[in-house]
Amino acid sequence: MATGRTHRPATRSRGIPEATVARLPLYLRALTALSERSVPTVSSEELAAAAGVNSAKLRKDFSYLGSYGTRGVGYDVEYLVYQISRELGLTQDWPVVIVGIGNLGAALANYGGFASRGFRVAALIDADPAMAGKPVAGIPVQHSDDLEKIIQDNGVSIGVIATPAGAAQAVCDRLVAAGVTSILNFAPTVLSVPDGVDVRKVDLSIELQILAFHEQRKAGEEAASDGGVPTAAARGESADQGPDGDMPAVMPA
Amino acid sequence: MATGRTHRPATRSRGIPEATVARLPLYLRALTALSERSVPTVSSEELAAAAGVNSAKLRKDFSYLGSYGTRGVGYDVEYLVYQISRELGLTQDWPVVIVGIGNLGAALANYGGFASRGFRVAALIDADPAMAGKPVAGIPVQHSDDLEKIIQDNGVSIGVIATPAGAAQAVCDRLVAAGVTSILNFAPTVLSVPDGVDVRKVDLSIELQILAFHEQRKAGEEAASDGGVPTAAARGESADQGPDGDMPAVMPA
DNA sequence: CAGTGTGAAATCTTTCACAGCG
DNA sequence: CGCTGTGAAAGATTTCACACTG
Repeated sequence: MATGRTHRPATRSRGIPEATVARLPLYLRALTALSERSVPTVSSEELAAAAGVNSAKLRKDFSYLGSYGTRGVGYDVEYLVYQISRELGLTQDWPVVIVGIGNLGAALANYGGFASRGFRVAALIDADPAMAGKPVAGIPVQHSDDLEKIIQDNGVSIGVIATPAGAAQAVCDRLVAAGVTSILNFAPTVLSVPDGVDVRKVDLSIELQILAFHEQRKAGEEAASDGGVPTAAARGESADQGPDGDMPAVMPA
Repeated sequence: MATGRTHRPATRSRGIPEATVARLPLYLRALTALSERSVPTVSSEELAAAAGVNSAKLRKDFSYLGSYGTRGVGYDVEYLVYQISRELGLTQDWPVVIVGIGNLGAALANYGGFASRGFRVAALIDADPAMAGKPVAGIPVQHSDDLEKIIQDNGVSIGVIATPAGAAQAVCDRLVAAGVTSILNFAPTVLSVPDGVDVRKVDLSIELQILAFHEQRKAGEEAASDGGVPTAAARGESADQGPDGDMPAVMPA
């Protein structure tokens, strides 16, 4: 399993680098906040600070989208919100199904960040018959027997898998067979999918392990430096946020 | 806000590239599965397939750790599990606190992937007095008034924030003041922290937006290419998985 | 003259391809 | 002989620094 291919030819979708695409949602969130405060324009410096990146990177990112700023002034907030939304495809409606309605699935169903973007939770699906009919976040849970029909009736192309690891691949196969071409996977498994299907993975324990690695490193350096003071701020590591260190890892077709 | 600094000195902790560190947990998971099936050795090709990466990358990654393989044979599973665990700092116990026990916090508390690695949920903290004392995943929820004491009594250095966005920065500040130096943030906000503190972010809506971008692109290309054959393999790309890039994403109640 | 847009340089990451070891 | 380990090439991303414009 695992896709057979050897590597990926740098799927730079249009001309926009993956790294840039991964940051657009970040900018969009910061811009939305500014928009709500009725701020009319921002400079690259200000917006970069709000998004947690540096300004050179931000300007470079925007340069892939076009020239949407005004020299000497900055960017028009509303205009930029629109341009980025369009670029990300958020001006259209994306019906999404969530499969696996445990604590995590319920948390996802309740997450407000969907509707506010172009996402709509079209259905919640679970394999437990006892869940069927129960409303979660105001949406009745449906049984997985009807998965294919639900996907087709709602024209769903994005699926979220929040099942236990053991069920993930089977659910994935059914979603793909039913027409889903993008999957967000929360199960701790490597999913195998045909070409043309995108998978992104979110893995809680992996994130913690990466933190542990750096944490361990800090402890070591501390000891190495001076005597005690386990106070933080020991070494100048700084903190970047966001998709930093590692990188994206998924790809399109 | 947003951390003041301009960027981050490429925290290549020892000699291990960030991109490699981000993949070690992936290898570890695959190796653990092999170990459970009592498989004694694996080749880079097999392990790479199981982890969803290509073998050249895997070999290069391992080369940063040392020469743990045997030419002509492969890698000893148990030995590699140990080496990677040690490198990631998982041979020691990491007490973790989760702040914000909504659906997401509960999902995290119940997540089995923690205990199996070196993580131990030392405490669950919530601001709602009504939650206090209630057991979640067998652990009684404590009120946030006692946050500092809990951190100190348990020697916690890693904190997980699963609160609503509005509360995240305040919680973060208290965690840091109490001695936490690594934070996993599920709230959709850019946290501002002093140097020396690591923050990793997981944001569900960002992941979906990235998928939407590629999904939109697919729709366009399909129409553009030829008439039919929506069979995969259209464009030659494949699906890589893993922490890719940036990462992550989820949200709170 | 403040602040964008962008070539060019510096870095980091991935991939190739093969020498060499068990 | 098979498979690891790794220089070197190729590619992607980030950062610099400054010309240029509103």
